[in-house]
Amino acid sequence: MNERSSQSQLFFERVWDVVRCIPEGKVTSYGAIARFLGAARSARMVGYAMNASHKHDPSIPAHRVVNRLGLLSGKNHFSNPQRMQHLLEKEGVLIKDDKVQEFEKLFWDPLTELESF
DNA sequence: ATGCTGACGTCGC
DNA sequence: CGCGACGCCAGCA
Repeated sequence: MNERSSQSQLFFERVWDVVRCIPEGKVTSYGAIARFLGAARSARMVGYAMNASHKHDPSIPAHRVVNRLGLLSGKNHFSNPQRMQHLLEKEGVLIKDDKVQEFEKLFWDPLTELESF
């Protein structure tokens, strides 16, 4: 494993740490996490980290991460596409047409909530 | 081996 | 102000 890929691995782990901090019933976005980690243009990698999260640690609440519009863009990557919505609804988050209702109200921004890392 | 594809978001024109 | 291009780079075909 070269240095660059170990950096990426580190990035993944930081993403997972942040995701683990998301409280129940709250959601955040890929971009917010990316910005929080100082990599504003790596939102895509955050999504990729979510994909990898399943096999790394299934307990990571990947369902609490949606895109910046509040859409459940990653639901197809769960064992069952309905799984993501179901998990959120179980936490009291209402979903309609794959979109989080009252998204702004439920939005959990690591920049404000964690303030620094 | 090598090339393409994405759980996105920002920047440029 | 709308649309297109690019950055990011691990996994898979």
